[in-house]
Amino acid sequence: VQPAPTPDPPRVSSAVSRLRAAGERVTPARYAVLRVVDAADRTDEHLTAEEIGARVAQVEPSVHRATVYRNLTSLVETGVLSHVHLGGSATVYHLAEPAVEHSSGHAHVQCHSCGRVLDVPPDTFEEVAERLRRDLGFALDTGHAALLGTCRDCQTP
Amino acid sequence: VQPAPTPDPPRVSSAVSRLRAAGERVTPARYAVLRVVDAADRTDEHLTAEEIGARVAQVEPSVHRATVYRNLTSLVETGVLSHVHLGGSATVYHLAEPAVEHSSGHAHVQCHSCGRVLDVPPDTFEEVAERLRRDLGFALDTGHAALLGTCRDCQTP
DNA sequence: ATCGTTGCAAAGCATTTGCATGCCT
DNA sequence: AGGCATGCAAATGCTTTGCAACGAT
Repeated sequence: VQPAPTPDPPRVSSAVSRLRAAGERVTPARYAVLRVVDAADRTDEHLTAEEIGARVAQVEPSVHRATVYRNLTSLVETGVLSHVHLGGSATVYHLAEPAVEHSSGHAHVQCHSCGRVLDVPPDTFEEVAERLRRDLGFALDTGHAALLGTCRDCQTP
Repeated sequence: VQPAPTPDPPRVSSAVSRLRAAGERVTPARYAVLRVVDAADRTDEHLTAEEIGARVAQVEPSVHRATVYRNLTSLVETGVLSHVHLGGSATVYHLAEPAVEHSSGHAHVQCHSCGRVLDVPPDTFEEVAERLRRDLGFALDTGHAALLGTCRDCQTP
């Protein structure tokens, strides 16, 4: 009997298509990275490079850590993935949203106490972005780094 | 002849006083760290731990790198220094402003292209902070992490 | 005199790189 | 077939830690 081939989630096949369109090769390692990141995205998890490496190892044990690092870098360059720098110095990865292109789908804030990352609507930082552009000529990339603070659950009542 | 003893800048003596008041010892290593950070503050430089270590080594060569790291940590805990997480994963240090206490004197944004750090007025993020508090119950710490973007000089016209 | 601090050296950890081999296109 | 991607292993760079000696109060 053949194992029923599970079809790729739409976001994964979209990512694969864009990879091919960019003239990049689709290898087992890259494919595994995309599936892992997609799965995490759909549970609102934000995975670091090493976490992605660990999960890739479960799905595709032959893939070396170094390859995961190299692929995360190249996939971000190609625009298939995007990454967010968290305050605590960790970097986490997302599937890039094709529609919004590179210009930050949504922003993030991180709880300094429990480490949780909260997604916030893209327009949240609009007023700040406008002010920085006007006052400093600074073009804010709202999705590229997360601000720190304390989430509701971690505030002592 | 005696070398003229240069008096401490006010912010350094203030920091030393607060250190003593907190029951912490004032050692040559700590004193050197405070002077280095103060000097950088006054030229709007934002130094990382290793940069501070390098400058401390010039002033007080006997001070070991590990000691600088330990002191940066303890001085932040005591509230004499504050640190800001930059998007690129580096952490930079400031003399904490006694008046504003721990609640973020000013905010920062960093240019993703040239790395420069721009100080922005404390009230810049007020509207965002208010919105996050209202919508998510999230208490934003505006001074603790920097957002990324592109500064005026790095935008291709 | 006490106990926090320090220097030293070694460990730790995440990430990167050189090189020969392998595999996607 | 050709050239990018990979595995491997070693190197790198920053930061931390155990421990005995030191020194600020």
